[in-house]
Amino acid sequence: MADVNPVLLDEQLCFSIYSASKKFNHFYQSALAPFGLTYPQYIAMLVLWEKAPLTVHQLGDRLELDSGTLTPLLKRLEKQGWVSRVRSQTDERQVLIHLTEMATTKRDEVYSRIGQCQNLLGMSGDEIDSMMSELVTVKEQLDNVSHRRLITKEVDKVN
Amino acid sequence: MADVNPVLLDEQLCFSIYSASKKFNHFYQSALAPFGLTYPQYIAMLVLWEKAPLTVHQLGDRLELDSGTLTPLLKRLEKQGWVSRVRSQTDERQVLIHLTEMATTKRDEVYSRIGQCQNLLGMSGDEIDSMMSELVTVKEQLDNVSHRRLITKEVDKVN
DNA sequence: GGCAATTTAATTGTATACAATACTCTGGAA
DNA sequence: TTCCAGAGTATTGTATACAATTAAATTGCC
Repeated sequence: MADVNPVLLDEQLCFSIYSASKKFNHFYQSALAPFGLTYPQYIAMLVLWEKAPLTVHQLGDRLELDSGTLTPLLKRLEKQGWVSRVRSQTDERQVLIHLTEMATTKRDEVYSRIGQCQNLLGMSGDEIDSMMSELVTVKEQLDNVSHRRLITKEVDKVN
Repeated sequence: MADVNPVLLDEQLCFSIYSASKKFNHFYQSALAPFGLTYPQYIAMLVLWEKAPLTVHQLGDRLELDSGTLTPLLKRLEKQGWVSRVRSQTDERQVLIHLTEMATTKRDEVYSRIGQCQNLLGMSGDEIDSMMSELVTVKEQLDNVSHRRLITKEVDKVN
């Protein structure tokens, strides 16, 4: 136990990101209150507005969520009238998520609302771009480490 | 509906942060597998290792979590032997969270493990500092907007 | 053509998050 | 002293997340 340094919460990038993520979550939940959408429901709708219909799997690829999360989320979106879930005719394993007429109609209202609320944040495009590119780097590192399974293998090997 | 611009998932800072937060979560969950700690349990332990005992409220202030989340989380930490939950003698409304002997003993092991795993990420201190200071700015903006309740008031006023 | 391996969703079980509510305790005002 | 507003924690209900398993459909390979 020679190389031990204290780990302080306030110095942890992970906590900054975790905390920011929760704040964004609340921000959009409030912003979208008129539409009754949660943040995860909202990002699902964003993807569908870009390109519907999509299978659960395709949607999950974009959102980095699996069917364990998406199935109940999509059932709630269906109950609230945003999407319909239809078994594919050509491959009955798949479920296609279609937009309803209501979702198509309300798309621009949501886009507009989001645009207005984001303006309140007063962040320039450059600030946002710079931050996002740094986040890409971090995420790539995290993916690399997980993918190479370094965490459980290489660290243990050292000990 | 004049000012409508499409909202694309890949251009959303919120999604970059949301996604990074989930990846960090997995990273630490793997890193801490030998100790059986989840990420939220780990950050709770970090705070307690800095300064225990703390009341549920004090811990919640640091972690930005309320008793609805912390009470069950702390019960699980207690069941696994990391903390003890003790009603304060001087104010019976409060519950003090103490470290167990096991937690004190294992602290440096966890610190060391975290240090090693973080090294695998290959991020310089400067990179981390720069990112964290940008995140502070974003979080302040989000706090301001929520606090001033701009989302539901000022935007609606415009319409 | 038949069947094992794979793919796709759904389900189950555990652990966060958080709003809203309930409950108990404390300190102060009448 | 009694009463009550407020503080601190727990509980309830809803909605994510995700690992692991299940079940059904499809594909590949012989």
